[in-house]
Amino acid sequence: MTASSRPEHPRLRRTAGDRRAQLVQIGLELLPTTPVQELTIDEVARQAGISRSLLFHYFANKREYYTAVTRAAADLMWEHLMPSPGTPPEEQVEGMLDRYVGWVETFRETHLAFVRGAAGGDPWVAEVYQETRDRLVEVALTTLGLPDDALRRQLVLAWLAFAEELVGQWAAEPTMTRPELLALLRDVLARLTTR
Amino acid sequence: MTASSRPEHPRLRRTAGDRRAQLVQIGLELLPTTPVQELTIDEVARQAGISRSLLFHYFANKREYYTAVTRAAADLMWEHLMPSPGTPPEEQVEGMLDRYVGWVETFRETHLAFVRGAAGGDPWVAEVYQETRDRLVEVALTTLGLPDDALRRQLVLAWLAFAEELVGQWAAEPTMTRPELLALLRDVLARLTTR
DNA sequence: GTAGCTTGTTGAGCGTTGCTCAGCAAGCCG
DNA sequence: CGGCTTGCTGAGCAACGCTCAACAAGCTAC
Repeated sequence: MTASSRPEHPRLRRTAGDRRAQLVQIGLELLPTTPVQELTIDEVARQAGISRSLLFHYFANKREYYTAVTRAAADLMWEHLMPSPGTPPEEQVEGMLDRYVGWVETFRETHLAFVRGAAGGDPWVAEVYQETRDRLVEVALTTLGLPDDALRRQLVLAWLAFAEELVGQWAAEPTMTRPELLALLRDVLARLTTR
Repeated sequence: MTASSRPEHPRLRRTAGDRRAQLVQIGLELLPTTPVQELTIDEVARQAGISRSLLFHYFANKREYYTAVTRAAADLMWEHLMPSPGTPPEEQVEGMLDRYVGWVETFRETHLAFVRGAAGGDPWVAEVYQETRDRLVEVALTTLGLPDDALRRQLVLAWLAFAEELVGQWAAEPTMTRPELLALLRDVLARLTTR
């Protein structure tokens, strides 16, 4: 095949920022089909239309690459969850819960892949997700007007795990109405933090 | 080094069962230090004093090996949690909770590594753990005398995630007494399943 | 325009890891 | 001793992460 020896794209040169963003974007698109850590450099480079070597020009090693992808995924969710400025504090947790359920409903596969990748194996990836969870706990405690002690933090973290699991299951097989789900999550959180 | 060319153990021949058990055992011992999926065949074979090839005589591929290791870990926990026969039903959940906390207290690192490996990436490993969780949910529902419908199952599964996270955190930084922890877990489960 | 610089980009190649396969040899039977 | 079963090995391949020297695209300066 002589055609393959003459590349269709005649060598396109991008700025460093563009290329980095493109590579991370490709990683994000591959997330639902592949556990982060199993992304192969070959595959990513192929989809980007570049050589393997170039990826190592932007990321020192594979781990640095997929933690960047994980961080991008975490940031996407975080931005979606954050309340629009000006929302009164007592409505903020309510709204975030609602948006979280919506997020899982829309991106179930991707989100599950993200959570799994974050929970599993690699400490570097786990840390990225833990940061997001810590930030969520902090927002929850402050907007609920609760003191930020170790006990409450543990309870809210555990409640997060509860919510994640329940919403994930519910999205796959709705066993109650959406408002019921939201009310249940809110109730459990309230009971846990105000005992 | 001519010494290395003359092996100290002059070629020991084991039965198939022995060898399999030994290899799984080595995997179990490596669990706390290494995510299951990152166990290298080389390392395991080296510790067993055999060639890489032999491992593939017993396990078709790497995945089959580390799912076997994961299943062994799950079985160990399951056997530890199961109530001794003859225990009255109303005490069974109580006892299992107590033993679960004890299990995490004793094997915190290994157990966390196991849960993480099970949650993370590989679907085959995840399935092994999900089986254990499903069995736990079933035991919980039957001994509590509750109907086994989809809703309750989801709630108990989510509660398991809650308990896992809370106990894990608590073992690292005890924010309450052990009886308080047990009571809290029992309360949350009761409130969830009887609403 | 062309010389020269910066820097995005590549290809060849190395070490490790998962996996295969042909065949050796330990221990048992006749 | 010969032959059989089967635990076991070593050489070797393909895929992967990663390195390195060098090419070349596109800008600026004269």
